[in-house]
Amino acid sequence: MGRSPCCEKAHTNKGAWTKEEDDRLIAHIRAHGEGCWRSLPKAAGLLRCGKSCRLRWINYLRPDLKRGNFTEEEDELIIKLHSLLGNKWSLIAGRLPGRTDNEIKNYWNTHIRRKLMSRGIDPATHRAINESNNVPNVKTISFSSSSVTTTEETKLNIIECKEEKICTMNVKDQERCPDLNLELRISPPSQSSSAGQLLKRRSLCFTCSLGLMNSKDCCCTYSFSSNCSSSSASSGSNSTNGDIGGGNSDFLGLKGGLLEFRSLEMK
DNA sequence: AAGCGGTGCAACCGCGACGAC
DNA sequence: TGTCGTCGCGGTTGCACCGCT
Repeated sequence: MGRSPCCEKAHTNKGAWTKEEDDRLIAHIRAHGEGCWRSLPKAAGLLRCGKSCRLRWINYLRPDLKRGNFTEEEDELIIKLHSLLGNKWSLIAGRLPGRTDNEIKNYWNTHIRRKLMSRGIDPATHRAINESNNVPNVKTISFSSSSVTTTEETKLNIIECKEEKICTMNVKDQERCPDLNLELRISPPSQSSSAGQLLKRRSLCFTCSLGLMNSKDCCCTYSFSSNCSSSSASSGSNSTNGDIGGGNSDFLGLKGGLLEFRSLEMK
């Protein structure tokens, strides 16, 4: 079954928006509010598709947008949220007032990835690059807590079945850090990690997994004095937010408690 | 001054989710 | 319950800008 195009492409403009188009869009939304994106272009007298209008409004024209450079605090917050949520840019954006998912996505790809790499952290896994390399052929799925939604559980089950691989959930991890970064590792039994590697991963607290080794917020049992002190660990002194829910801070507004995933859905 | 490569960002595209019928 | 239309998300692309040679 084919999908009908979202708009009549033959009669729509593409590319950069002109000032006049912006003005028309702003005026229309001020008068009628957001929504009905499909019919908006015609109503506003714009030769654009609804999607294009929505994107332009959300990413550029919205009055509550905060333009300008990201602060150091925003940087760290994005990193933490990404380690928790992955590429869920809209959820991350929901925690950064005035920032859009597109903006954060771009910023991640252009700045933060490089920043983490320079710290010796794999931006995809938030683990030390050396450690990531030592665990071949392992799929890591992170989810936030036992309060993970049914949908998320379903997804995990589907993945489990599709991969036809053994899933193991480390219950001890859940007990130690009930609120974050619990991992479902999927790997062939023959490639299960060595005891030493397993110990290292088990003992990696959230703060350290962000590359903030030796931070005051570190609560892991594994010492980084030998392995990680060389990977710009001193940057951990910049950490102000602490670990999620496990420390004294109120990261994500979840003081000391379980992370309620739904609470992140701001939209 | 021109050419070139790297970077940043706005915009597009395809697909999944969801609601209406 | 299934189909269809719309919306929203995440990945990708294209282009302008900038610095270097």
